[in-house]
Amino acid sequence: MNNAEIAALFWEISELLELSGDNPFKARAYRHAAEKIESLPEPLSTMYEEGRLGDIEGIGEALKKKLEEIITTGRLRYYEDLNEKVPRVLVELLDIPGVGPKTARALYEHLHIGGIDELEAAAKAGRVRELPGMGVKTEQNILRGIQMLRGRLDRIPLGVAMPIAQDFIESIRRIPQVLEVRAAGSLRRRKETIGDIDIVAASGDAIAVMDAIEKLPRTREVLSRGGTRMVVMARDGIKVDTWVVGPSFFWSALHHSTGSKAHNVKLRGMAREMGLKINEYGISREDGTEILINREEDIYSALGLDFIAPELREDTGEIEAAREGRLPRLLEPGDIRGDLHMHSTWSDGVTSIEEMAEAARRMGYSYIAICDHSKSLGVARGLAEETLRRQVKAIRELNKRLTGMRVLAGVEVDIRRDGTLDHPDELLAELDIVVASVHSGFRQDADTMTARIIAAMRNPHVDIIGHPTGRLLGRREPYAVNIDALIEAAAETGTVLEINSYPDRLDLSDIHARMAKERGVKLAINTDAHSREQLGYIEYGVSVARRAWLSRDDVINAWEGERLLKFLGEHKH
DNA sequence: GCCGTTTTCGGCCCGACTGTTTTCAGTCG
Repeated sequence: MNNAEIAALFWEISELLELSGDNPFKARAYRHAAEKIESLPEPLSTMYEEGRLGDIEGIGEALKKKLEEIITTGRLRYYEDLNEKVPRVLVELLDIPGVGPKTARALYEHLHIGGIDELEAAAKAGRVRELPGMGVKTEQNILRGIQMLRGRLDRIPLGVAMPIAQDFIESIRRIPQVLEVRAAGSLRRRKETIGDIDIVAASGDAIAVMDAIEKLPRTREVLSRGGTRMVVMARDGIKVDTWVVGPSFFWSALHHSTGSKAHNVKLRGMAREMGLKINEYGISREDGTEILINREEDIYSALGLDFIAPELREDTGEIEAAREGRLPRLLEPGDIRGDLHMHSTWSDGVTSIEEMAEAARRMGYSYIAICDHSKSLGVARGLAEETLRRQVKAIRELNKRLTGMRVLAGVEVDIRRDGTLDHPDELLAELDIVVASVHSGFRQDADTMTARIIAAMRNPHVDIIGHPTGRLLGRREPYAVNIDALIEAAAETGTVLEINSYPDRLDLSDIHARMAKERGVKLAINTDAHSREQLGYIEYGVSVARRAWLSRDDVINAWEGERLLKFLGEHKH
């Protein structure tokens, strides 16, 4: 089992424990451990081999033993026993929004439900309202919850959610009573996928603001509404959770609502040890007096911490780093000097090289690389060798006419199934930059795929591996590949790994990019743009980089042109 | 089940909203 699978197992154990009415803190311990494991920057099996399982926060003696059992035998007796004790249907019922362990158990015990369909029938027959503590409203709520579960969207890629959220926020900004409004939640943390859109607004008149939100064209249905919080379903099928607070509470509310939950929990634990109490309205001392919060920074400084950027707030070491003053100076969008992977009308792009160069110049870049596909990729009109030679010539000519912009002649060369490249070495040697990517044979086993990509890295002309895991968010799993071995090989050969900024790729992911940085591997944040507009995708790649703790020095296209060219000339060893 | 410059036992973030209750339990984030 890999880390994600083990995390899912622990998550399920925590649900089973909640359902069985065991000590709730035990369930929480499993959930906490699951979250830690999910964001671990290296495989548990490696940590086990090196005897470092106990170093993970939230893993004590008992969980360490269980991890050892999973890693050595591939199964866990404790889970199997627990799973037999708790009826399967209870776990199923937990998926219904609004149904927790208590409700699930009550429904099961009184109605002898065998599944969600049977619960729906019982609710429609008016049998749920007869249970103790439940009424007609609860019954309706359960029916609505079942509908929501059936129509539920998976988490949405950041690049899809962002424009919808911005539109919603702009609409709220135009409500006259609104003084300030911002995105919060996972959107503000720039997670690769978003569950719902969180917004915080400041206003002295929450009722007026909420009335206006109810009437927005994008609002389909109000799910709940109180004095400070309102949840609506937008027409796009995305839930929008808006907090409306008085202006003096804005920064505290924004911070609270930005999360992550794990980050907040740890901050509150720290505050408690210092005799302080944090909630969404501010920080108070034991004697009840309030600490004034005029900016988000004030919250951190009250706790003796450097300011932590939203992208880092996942409780993966950022709080400790902030305490010790060793947070990285994160990459800024304005640090990007160029884009090293884009296509043109020569292959499957829709914008000419010259127009791409002009668009890039307007973005403040000083260089770009044209990396069209190679001949094997027929569907993308990959370039034959002779055509690529002509393209190189055309680019050299173009550069003579350009000022303040350098176009690098490159290629996105296919890594064939056997690890050889789609163009001969002598042609690659003529290019300024070579990106090598996998576009076929996705089903190869992990050993084959890993060896295939590493073979490409060993080619002295290959500068960058493009979209190294091949995943498409919500559509295609990454290829089976040993990412650990890839990073090791990248470090050894001096090969750069790409952070592909295409909204449904974001590949490498934040976690893997952070792993790469920790081993000294350099990264390139590229858009893979097929049109001039798509050059704007760079913001998503920068978000991944920030979540991966990257600084300017880690990202080769944040370097001045001269440093980049020198690097490209000599980085392979 | 975890964890400890207050503790190896006794804590474990904190509040909003809903619904069914007459003061609170359950769920959610």
